[in-house]
Amino acid sequence: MTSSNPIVDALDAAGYRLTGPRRAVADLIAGYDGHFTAAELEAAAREHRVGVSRATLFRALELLTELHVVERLDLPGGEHAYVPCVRAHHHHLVCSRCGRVAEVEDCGLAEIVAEIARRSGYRIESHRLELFGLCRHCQAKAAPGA
Amino acid sequence: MTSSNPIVDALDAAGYRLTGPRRAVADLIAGYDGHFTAAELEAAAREHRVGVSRATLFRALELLTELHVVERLDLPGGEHAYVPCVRAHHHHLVCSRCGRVAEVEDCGLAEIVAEIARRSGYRIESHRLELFGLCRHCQAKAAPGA
DNA sequence: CTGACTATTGAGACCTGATCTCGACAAGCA
DNA sequence: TGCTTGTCGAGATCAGGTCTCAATAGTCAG
Ligand SMILES: [Zn+2]
Ligand SMILES: [Zn+2]
Ligand SMILES: [Zn+2]
Ligand SMILES: [Zn+2]
Repeated sequence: MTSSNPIVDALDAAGYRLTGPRRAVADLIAGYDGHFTAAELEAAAREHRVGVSRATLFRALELLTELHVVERLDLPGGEHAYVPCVRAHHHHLVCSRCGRVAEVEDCGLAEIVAEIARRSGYRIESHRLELFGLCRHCQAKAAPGA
Repeated sequence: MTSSNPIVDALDAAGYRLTGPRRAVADLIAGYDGHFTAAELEAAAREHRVGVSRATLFRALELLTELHVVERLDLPGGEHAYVPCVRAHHHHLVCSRCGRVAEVEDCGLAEIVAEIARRSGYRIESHRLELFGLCRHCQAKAAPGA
């Protein structure tokens, strides 16, 4: 298989060069279905013997964030994490135990935002909703007897 | 006037010592009605000739955040800012030009969150909604001819 | 009011996360 | 194949924040 990595595709479509480090980072990221930190990604790169310098890794994250194939999360504790992502506007539901992330569409939030704009007089340009909780799997593990 | 600073009151009510540095930080924070960064607060302290070390300043911010009289915001650009705050659960509407912050109550969000929980199977424990836009004042300045 | 007890402070080392600089390198194209 | 120029790596540097530990100062019992 010639990778068929959507992250690589996005890079290509946007006209960026498909370099070794970028492919490596894209492949590593595609392997996550929860969030990951820059440090974890760095460790994973080292473990897989792919040479990616710190600077390049952050450059790749920045680039992918601009292309909306990765998004940066602010966890409740204040840490930053990244999440592989679809391009459309949506929000994230993060399991605070295992880090698994579910994508959530707006489902009615837009109306609320409009109402807030009306009441406050602000012109609202963007919003961010982050939800934290326990995924089904972690609920089961957390309350085995209940 | 004996200050009557609600931040100081909160500290007192929670049983913390009312020290000089803490009062100074509380007074500085009470002076903001928009958000401020730790660096700005540090500069303000220096300017007002109140001696508060960096460590103490951050310790105070942490403490006040725990007491819910200050909240930490994650701005779209990734910077962290702090906002003087009321204790009840609510969200922030931030002017991306002048930094002015309006408090927004849930107004229907709880239902949406419940719906998301139902669909996803996650048990949602907390959420964070941040809204960014232009306040009325900055709208006027931004589009004077329109 | 005084002294003691302990929370709090300050100075500075340190840490993590991220950005910048700049010469070397290589992807993409003719 | 050979250029052109985008990208890379190494390491300095920065920002935001935490930690250590001896010194200081609230608070309160006496
Ligand atoms: Zn997403
Ligand atoms: Zn989970
Ligand atoms: Zn608030
Ligand atoms: Zn404004």
